[in-house]
Amino acid sequence: MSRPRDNLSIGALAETAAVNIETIRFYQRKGLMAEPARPPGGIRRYGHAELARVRFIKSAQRLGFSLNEIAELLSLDDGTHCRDARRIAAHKLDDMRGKLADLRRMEAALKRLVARCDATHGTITCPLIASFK
Amino acid sequence: MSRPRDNLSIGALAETAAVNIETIRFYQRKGLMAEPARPPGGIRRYGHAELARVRFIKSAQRLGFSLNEIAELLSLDDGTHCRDARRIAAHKLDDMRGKLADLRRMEAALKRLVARCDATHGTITCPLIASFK
DNA sequence: TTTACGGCCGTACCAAAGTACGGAGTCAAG
DNA sequence: CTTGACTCCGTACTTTGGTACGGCCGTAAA
Repeated sequence: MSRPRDNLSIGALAETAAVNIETIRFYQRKGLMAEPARPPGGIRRYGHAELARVRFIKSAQRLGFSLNEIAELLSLDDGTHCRDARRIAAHKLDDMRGKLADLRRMEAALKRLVARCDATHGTITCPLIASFK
Repeated sequence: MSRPRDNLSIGALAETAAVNIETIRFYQRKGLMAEPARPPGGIRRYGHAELARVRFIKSAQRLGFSLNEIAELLSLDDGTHCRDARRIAAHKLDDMRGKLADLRRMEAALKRLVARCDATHGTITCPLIASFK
């Protein structure tokens, strides 16, 4: 069942995932993704597992997780430490709810600011800046 | 109208604003806040303008602005660039909405994971990770 | 007045997350 | 069978947002 794009070089993988080649290597060095075995003296090939992994890392990063946290998140995926995984996941969930709350506040604040900027159009003090004072 | 806390040393300012002294100096070096003139050979004093400025920077950081973006926002505070400030804020708002959506998906996934860990006590594949594949 | 606490200043260092580079080796097309 | 594009690997450099350090000096309390 391997799809057409399942025999990628590192360059092709990087391009498909829209990251720099060096970023892939960096993630490998960091242990965030495995390096596929290389046929002796040959070139490594990457498939959609690796592509998914890179995309996962990038998604999680956008959500404000550090690479270390992402490593922890990935460690939940082994299926053999469900209790530990639950604990870590619950902790992350708390985290995430905090971040959600922050983001919602940020969104509301920004929305108000943008609206006020639209409304006041040419006053002396920008409400965006005044609002922090 | 100057309040009691209007004659702060840098240390007191830092403490009041709950940041490191070095952080204040760093912001000064970066041009994010002015250094009050020092009475020749003397010690600088800070008032609530400076306190407000530090708090502004910290607030804006929590809203996801980088120090460079904050500098840009501050440079627009002359009353004539409200439209530019609006543009920057609107852009951030977009950012933030994307993040909110992602985070909500992730929260849902984690909640399911925790529930399933509670329920199955066995080996499953992390739905959080699966959700990105 | 002495002494200690803190401010001033410059420089150096830190962690995170890459990015760049150079000298190999490999592989496919012409 | 050579050339050019790409991989591999190690090392070094970069940016962001700070922190730490050390020598000098001012100010305030004992």
